[in-house]
Amino acid sequence: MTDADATGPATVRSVARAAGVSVATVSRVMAGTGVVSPERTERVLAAARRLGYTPSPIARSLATGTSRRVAVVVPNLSNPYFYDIIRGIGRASAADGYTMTVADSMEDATAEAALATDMLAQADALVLVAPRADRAVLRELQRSRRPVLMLLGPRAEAGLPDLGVDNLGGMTMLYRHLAEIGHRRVVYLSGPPGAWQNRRRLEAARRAERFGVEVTVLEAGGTIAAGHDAADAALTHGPTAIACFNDLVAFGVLNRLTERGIGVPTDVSLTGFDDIDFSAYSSPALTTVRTPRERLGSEGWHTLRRMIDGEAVDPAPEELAAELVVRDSTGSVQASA
Amino acid sequence: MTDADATGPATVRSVARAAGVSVATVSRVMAGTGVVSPERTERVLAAARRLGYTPSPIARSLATGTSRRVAVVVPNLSNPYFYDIIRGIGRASAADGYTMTVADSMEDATAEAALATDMLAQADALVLVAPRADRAVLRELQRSRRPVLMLLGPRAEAGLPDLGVDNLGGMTMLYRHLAEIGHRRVVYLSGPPGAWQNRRRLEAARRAERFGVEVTVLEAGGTIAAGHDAADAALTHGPTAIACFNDLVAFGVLNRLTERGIGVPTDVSLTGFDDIDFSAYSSPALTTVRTPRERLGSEGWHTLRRMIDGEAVDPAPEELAAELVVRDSTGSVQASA
DNA sequence: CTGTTAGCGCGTTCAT
DNA sequence: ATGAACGCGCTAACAG
Repeated sequence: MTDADATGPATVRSVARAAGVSVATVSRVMAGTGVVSPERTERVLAAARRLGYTPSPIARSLATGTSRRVAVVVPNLSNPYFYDIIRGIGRASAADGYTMTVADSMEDATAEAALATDMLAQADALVLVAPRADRAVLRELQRSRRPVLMLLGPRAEAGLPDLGVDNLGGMTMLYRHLAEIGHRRVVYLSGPPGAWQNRRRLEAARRAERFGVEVTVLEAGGTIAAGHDAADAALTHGPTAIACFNDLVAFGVLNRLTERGIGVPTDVSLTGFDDIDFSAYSSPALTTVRTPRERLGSEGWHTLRRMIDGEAVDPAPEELAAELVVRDSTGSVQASA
Repeated sequence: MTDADATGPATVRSVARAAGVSVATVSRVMAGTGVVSPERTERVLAAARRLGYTPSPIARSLATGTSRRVAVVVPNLSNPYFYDIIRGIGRASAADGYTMTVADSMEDATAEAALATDMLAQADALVLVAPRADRAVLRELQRSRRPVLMLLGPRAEAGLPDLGVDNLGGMTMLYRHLAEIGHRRVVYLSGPPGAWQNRRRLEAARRAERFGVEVTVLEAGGTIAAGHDAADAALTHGPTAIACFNDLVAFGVLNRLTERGIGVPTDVSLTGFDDIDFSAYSSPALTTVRTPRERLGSEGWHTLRRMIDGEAVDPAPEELAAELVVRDSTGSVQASA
């Protein structure tokens, strides 16, 4: 129907010709920059509509040197934890008129570094979620002219701004809670060794001694299957409570416990970390720590946005507070005696 | 340290000058196109490395008219179901040297249409996952010069190639299974009315009569909370089994049933749909239908890739087979009498 | 095999 | 307020 098809996609030029104005005028109207008389503005708009014209974002990027795009690199798109963060970034940035590009490094530090560099070349800024790369690589990224932000990063000396959650405080709340209801011997099932998150959560185990709880650390992992497989070993130490790296692991443990006919919390108490959706609906509902995942993404975007706008941002790591959520998987230790 | 900083980012030009060759040679070396003598190739590579040069993907896109980027629009980044699909697309396309851009329409059909058009302008192709837009919009998209593919689309007359899963067959397998173990009265908790998926799964309810099972349909939704809230109403109809739109809903029901002291499968059997990770680990483990989510993404990419390469693709809807997974949440009806 | 040159589609001075 | 002309960084003919 339209006469656009004949000459291929419409461009500033074709619109200018159709509207009887110069390309500069078309550019000004479409970009909303400069001042154009109402009458000509209308003519341009009409021609654009008629030709089905949309300015090419690519050409625009080349001309302006900016793409209004954020790149995000995550270690693993399978993890619900990460995509809550991604959603936070996506929505907050979309509200500012930015588009988000996501890439998955598949837990490979080398691939991560390559992706990061690559994506950064096509975007105005980069968010590295839970980076696996070592500090040298991170420092290299820092030397880029483009803003780079870490979320859940190593929390130290990388030079890049880093926003995380208070793993130490959150985990400590959990131990304190257990101590208060009489637990003295707990087993902590730790997460994947590569994860920075894991370090801080482990630290809390040492501090738990202050509350009089003795924590035995066992390696597990970060998945349901890992929890399931680690449960028997945990029981070997005769704990009154099992604390897990995250909710997924806790569900794996719960499953194994149920298989063996061990009651939660009557025989042993159980805690998770993250408060994923499911945790309120398991039987028993899981005591855990809520972590502001989507907010991590949105706040991260906002500081990144400030960096894009040229503001100086303090690279000191920041941490969002975690919140204890007590449900039914933890009970006082007397009841189990 | 390097001498790149003084003149800003390196370009073909600066590298050409540093290597003592022409820009064309640099371009050929960097893009791996054309033939350049080994000696000069080395000189260019050395200069590029020294200046920290990386070709600008944006300029390259403008020059070639192709970006090697796929755009993906999903209704809701919160849904694990969609994430698996996205991961499938991401990995398959990455293997072909493409990057993926993801946008979230937040279940808004209008936003979806706008996003789709917008993203398509910045990519070589578009994947619409579970589109909410009506057929007119979809048909409009079809008129684009760029390849567009639907995943889990309306499965008819949209003109766009559409790849989905066999919802009807999968759901039917579930009813047949229930019939075989003696169930005659089942309640089906249906999903969100807007989802195309829901329609086909509903259809199966009518066909279930062939197996002698009478299905009462109740509206629920697609979340754990929806299942939890619909459970009481379902029980009202005195079913021996409750079939759910998806696994999430089933878990919500399971939770409510447990609260009320109703045994699964002793008092009532329960089925889900999707086979999400968790389903193997609930107590009891959930009988469900496995749907090849990641494969949906990867296969989708492969046909899209063929379209990008100019091959003609049959727009007839295709469906990937679903697979029945019998676990512990369904039992023979005699046992419950 | 190599270099020169003309765009890709747009923003942006600089005149007018 | 408007238009002409140049440049963003790169690729793709076309000569040589």
